[in-house]
Amino acid sequence: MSKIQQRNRPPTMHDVARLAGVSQPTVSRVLNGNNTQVPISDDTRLKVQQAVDALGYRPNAVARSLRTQRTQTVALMLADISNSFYHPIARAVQDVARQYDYEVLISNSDHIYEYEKHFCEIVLRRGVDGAILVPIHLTTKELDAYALQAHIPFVVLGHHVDHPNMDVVFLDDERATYETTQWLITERGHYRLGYIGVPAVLPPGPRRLRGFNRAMAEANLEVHPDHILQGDFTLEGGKRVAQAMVQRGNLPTALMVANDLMAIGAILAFRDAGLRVPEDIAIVGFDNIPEATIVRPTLTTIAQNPHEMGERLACALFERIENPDITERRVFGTPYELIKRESA
Amino acid sequence: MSKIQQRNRPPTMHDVARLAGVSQPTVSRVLNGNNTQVPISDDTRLKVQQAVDALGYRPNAVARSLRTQRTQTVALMLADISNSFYHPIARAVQDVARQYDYEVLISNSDHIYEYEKHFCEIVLRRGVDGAILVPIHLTTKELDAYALQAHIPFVVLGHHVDHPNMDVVFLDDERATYETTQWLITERGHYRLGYIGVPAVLPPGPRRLRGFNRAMAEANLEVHPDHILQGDFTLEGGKRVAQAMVQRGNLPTALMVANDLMAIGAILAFRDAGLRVPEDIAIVGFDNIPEATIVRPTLTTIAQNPHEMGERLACALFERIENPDITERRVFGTPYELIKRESA
DNA sequence: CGAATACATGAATTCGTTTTCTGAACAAAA
DNA sequence: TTTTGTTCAGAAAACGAATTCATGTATTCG
Repeated sequence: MSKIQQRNRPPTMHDVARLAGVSQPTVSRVLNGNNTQVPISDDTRLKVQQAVDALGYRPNAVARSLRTQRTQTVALMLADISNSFYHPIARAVQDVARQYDYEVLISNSDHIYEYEKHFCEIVLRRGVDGAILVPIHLTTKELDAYALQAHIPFVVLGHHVDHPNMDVVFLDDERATYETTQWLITERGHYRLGYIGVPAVLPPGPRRLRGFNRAMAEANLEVHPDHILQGDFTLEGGKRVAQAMVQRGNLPTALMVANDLMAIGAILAFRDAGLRVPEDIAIVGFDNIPEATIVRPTLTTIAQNPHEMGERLACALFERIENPDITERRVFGTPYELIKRESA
Repeated sequence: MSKIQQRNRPPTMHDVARLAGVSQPTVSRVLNGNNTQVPISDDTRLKVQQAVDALGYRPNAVARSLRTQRTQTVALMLADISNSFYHPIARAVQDVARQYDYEVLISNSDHIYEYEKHFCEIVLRRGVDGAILVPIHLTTKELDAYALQAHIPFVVLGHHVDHPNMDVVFLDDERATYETTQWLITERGHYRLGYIGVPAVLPPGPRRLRGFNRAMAEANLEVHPDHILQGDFTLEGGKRVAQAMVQRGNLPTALMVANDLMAIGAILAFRDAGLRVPEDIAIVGFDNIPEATIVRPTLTTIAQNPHEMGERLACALFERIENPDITERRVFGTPYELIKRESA
């Protein structure tokens, strides 16, 4: 009644064991080194190795995971991997993961609440060993609840520091915008400043605007209502807003734009309208995407170094995975840097 | 001897069953709809549902995978997710995967042979349900061997069409380069053309150069040795090569560049050197990355629509996953499009 | 020489599901 | 009343590894 190659499923440890003339646990022990304290004779070790090679055996990660309760997988949720801000994060996370011999499951939330929740559900069901997320809609409470249920470390990149049970890399863009606006005022001598923001429903929107307003208020400068505008995130959006400004006249002498894509759109639109940047209007972006060095004039912008953020996120995560009883919660500020180029 | 909440592990089906006063398989049947032909009474169905809700039960995907031999996961290997050509592919694959309720494991090969092999090993060990790869070094033979062992569909994006057991999306960049060179010659009247290539060790290198050479030969045009140059993939590399050309003098009137990043670098360098593009030198790139619309003059380039490729790859893969006995192998050509902008 | 100690291995259990395979209860047909 | 179906649900066996427990040999010690 010997089952001869039932189907042609991949070989299992039993197959290896049978060929080597040993028992299945012995094979397991040989393959996992002697992490268990049981010694193995060189003789069997050799026989097993030969059988493994002969059959081309590969351990089944699913079975192993079921038994060990570890998947050697981390999950990463970001808004959109094809966005210049996010893919360096993904890349960095993958690089760190490779060092730890982990695989990375990546999911795009597209700023959609349901997708963010869905991601957490997946994290729970699949038993990944850790998760990195860039949540927009998930509340602190929800996140915390998921992290507690999952019994695994969560690390977030975000605008809140008050997640009770997880490390966070804190995006302090309010401060960055504040200080950069100050710089435009005190170092560059601008006093009629404008601002193009992103939709207020997303955290970066109000935060960056707040930084701008605070700097203006502290300098006792008034902001003309015409000079506070809102775009979407796109280059086209930036163009449209800028064209509308030109149409209406009454331009500011400096313009803070809440992301580079719109800033570049604005530059292109202003130049097409015959204005000189930065002489007629100075422009500062936010993000320092690669395109910023390509547009002419090159874009002065606030750089956040997403690759470094990704590294921070991943390192924090793996530290916790390796050492699950780290108790104190960590908050990493994200250093920003004003990259001074030609546009301001 | 009732185990009361042993640790606080997440609840299992047994826990749900106990609470609902039914057996564990019954819970399974309720949760999986009646895909099995066993009917369930509304009464038990309700009891189970309540128990599930009360415990916040979530099925354990690992255990399910072990039993069903499916992981609801596909793996994607590309060279570098933070490269403008690749991330739209990743994005497209993820989008299609979401429709099928699959997760995506993404890995960067960085054009490194060991990483490509490692990826295939991972695919085998983790029992993913399908794999999409953009191999550079893996030979047809190796790939085919892996696919056979894995018993799952492989789909590749690449320069060969001769993979016996898998669908392939074929990058016919030789033809694209050939036809575009023809266009420069016949439509634009250039006869002194140059070429900046990528390292020949990678498949696109020789293929694209071959297309260029073929078009030149067929037009009976000679290529001056000074006009065939090689860069790396980077913007800086493009700059350097262009600067060297300027230094040496004897410029061609049109320049085919094997990727956009280098083409953009070349444009920037030529303009910095006081040359007019396209009047003094016309430039055509390859890839149509977003930056191509931002540089001035905007870049004429060969567009390959990576997002669409990603969709093709993913759709082909999922068709096979859903229908494992598709026998005929499919080859999809990738349509290319010459995006005529200002630089040529 | 008997007992204690390594040393090396196999048997049995477990991880949490899905999927047979059985069987009980009850209704409808003979 | 007996037979034949239906309708439901539990018992048991996978899936492929890791791990605990038990056991059988050599080896060493008193």
